[in-house]
Amino acid sequence: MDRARQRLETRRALVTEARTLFARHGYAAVSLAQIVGAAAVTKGALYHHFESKAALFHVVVEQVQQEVGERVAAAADTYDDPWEQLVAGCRAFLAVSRDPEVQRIMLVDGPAVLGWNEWRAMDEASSARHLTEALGTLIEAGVVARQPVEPLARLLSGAMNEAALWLARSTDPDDLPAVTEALSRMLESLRDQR
Amino acid sequence: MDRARQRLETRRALVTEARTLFARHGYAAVSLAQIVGAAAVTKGALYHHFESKAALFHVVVEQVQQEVGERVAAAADTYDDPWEQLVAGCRAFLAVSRDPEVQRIMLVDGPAVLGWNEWRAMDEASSARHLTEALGTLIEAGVVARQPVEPLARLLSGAMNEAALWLARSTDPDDLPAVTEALSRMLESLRDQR
DNA sequence: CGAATTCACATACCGTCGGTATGTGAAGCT
DNA sequence: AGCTTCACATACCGACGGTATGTGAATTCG
Repeated sequence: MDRARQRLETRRALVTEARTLFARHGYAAVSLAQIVGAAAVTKGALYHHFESKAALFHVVVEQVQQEVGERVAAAADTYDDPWEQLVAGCRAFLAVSRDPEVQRIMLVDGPAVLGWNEWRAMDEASSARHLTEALGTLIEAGVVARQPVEPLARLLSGAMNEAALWLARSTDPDDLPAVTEALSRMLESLRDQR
Repeated sequence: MDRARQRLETRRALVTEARTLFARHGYAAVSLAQIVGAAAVTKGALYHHFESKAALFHVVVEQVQQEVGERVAAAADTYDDPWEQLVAGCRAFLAVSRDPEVQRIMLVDGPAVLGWNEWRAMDEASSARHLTEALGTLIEAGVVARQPVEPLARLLSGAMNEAALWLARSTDPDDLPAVTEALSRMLESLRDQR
């Protein structure tokens, strides 16, 4: 059997199984023994591919964030108007982030395990970047009042992260439209009323 | 020496030292040996007062959140007008939450260690409750457009949490006024424009 | 006022965890 | 064919969270 192929296959199995377990039980509650057991390899294999448990988790977070970023971008790209792209992107983020798997890994354990600085850098590299860019475009076009982009993007990003966590726990089916409505109101208020 | 008094003193020392260490190094990086060493007691004492490491952390989080809640309420209470109370409370929260000690314990490790549900309940019991109440009052008074309070409070709470984390890392001194400005704009847009 | 009891810890120990050092056998190269 | 590489497997370690038991001073009771 081809060696390079086998290597990739082992690595893929480790990341996939780790992702499932981390999502289900949380980072701290998952042992390396469980992960290598699920991936049908040994701890030696894991440490041949990753230098620590946190490094493996880092790769998992990267994968989740990239997927979220892609789905947000895809939703935005179905529109041509920059404003509609922003709204669609925000709603897509809210929808994707309701997935409990995404939540635990990306929003809860991510910052605590990797440190907020590192987590933030990864967030910026994936989904948050789209938000910043979209807002910048809208400000340039005069649709949104001229103001520093970074703080605004941070506020909105935090609002949506929290909203997603809250939504996933909510039992009332009316909560989703209610949040969407509140978010839309918030976005709408950004439009320059000159 | 009085026994009850000694008991309280030991417990207080454990909570205080644990808080300092958790804030400085994060929950996972602090061992019970370090905590009991700093408090000048033994592990037996710790487990006589708390049933687990997480239970001790829970008490620490409770303490931090209560302090934050009190300071937010105090800032709001310097005003009579409900709207000004809201704005003052939000700004106070932003100021208090910039403290790295508050951040790591309350915003980063809290949800990951205790679980988001439990963390959320504690948050609601302390500072978030004030936000919800203030918004409710304003809606009742017709200052803010009539809408479900919960989603709105969640969005604002998340926005401020994230902003505080971002601010604490920022090096640019202009970032604080920039965020305050963006937040004010966001709050202002809530006012009913009928 | 002394014996009995309670209680606030201290001591000693355990299983499990993340991490490491070393062994091994098949695949690739010469 | 034989040497080398490399992708793991095996065996082991110190440290950690947690527990079971011991102990001595403070309190209670007859």
